[in-house]
Amino acid sequence: MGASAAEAVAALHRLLPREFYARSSVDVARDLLGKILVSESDEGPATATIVETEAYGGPDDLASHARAGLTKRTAPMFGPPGHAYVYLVYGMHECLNVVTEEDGRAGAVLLRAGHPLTGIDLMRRRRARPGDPDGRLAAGPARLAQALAVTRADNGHDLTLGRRLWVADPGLPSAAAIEAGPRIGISYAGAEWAGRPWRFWLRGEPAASRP
DNA sequence: ATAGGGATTCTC
DNA sequence: AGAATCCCTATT
Repeated sequence: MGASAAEAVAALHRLLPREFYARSSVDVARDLLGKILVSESDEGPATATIVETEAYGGPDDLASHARAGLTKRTAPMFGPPGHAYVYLVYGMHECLNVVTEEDGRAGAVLLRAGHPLTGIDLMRRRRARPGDPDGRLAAGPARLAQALAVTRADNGHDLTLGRRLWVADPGLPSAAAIEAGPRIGISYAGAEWAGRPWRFWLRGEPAASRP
């Protein structure tokens, strides 16, 4: 194995510590851009650079699942940071969040898009959509989860363990500029909350949403 | 017990 | 623009 390949493997084990997640959702959402989402499954490993995120707050955020307070579904959002919160939306799509904020305070970041790095053949097999360019195999929150084989079975999983599913720091700062805009699909929350620029993405990234 | 609706994606 | 499709949450 060459030096650069060895470095790439080492980077996958540079785990983000729990303190990274124990901050405001907006800060975590912004700082997750350029980090690497790693998944290991029976089919093999797959990785993608996180290129689009959305921040969600607690009961005061009318766009957040936590707006109803602590319920069975949203319990992970109120739990310790650095865990996964996976939910089913529209009866068919699963979406992956990372839990933020201190234990007891609700918050999460929805991972909306990834740029495939490795395991691209796996992602293509999972999505099975002919004509998709490699760069868009993990475009969209439901497609990102599917490409990395994330399901509700991963709900509550500790992302700081470095097994099955975690986030790694590539070590190098992302070259791309960060852009911000309103969150998607939350018009029910009213203008004040729907208008907040809590969606972040890397400029020019082909996998980012184009609303 | 039941009704209303959704942090999406694909097709027409 | 409209469908697909399950489960959460609130209400009766």
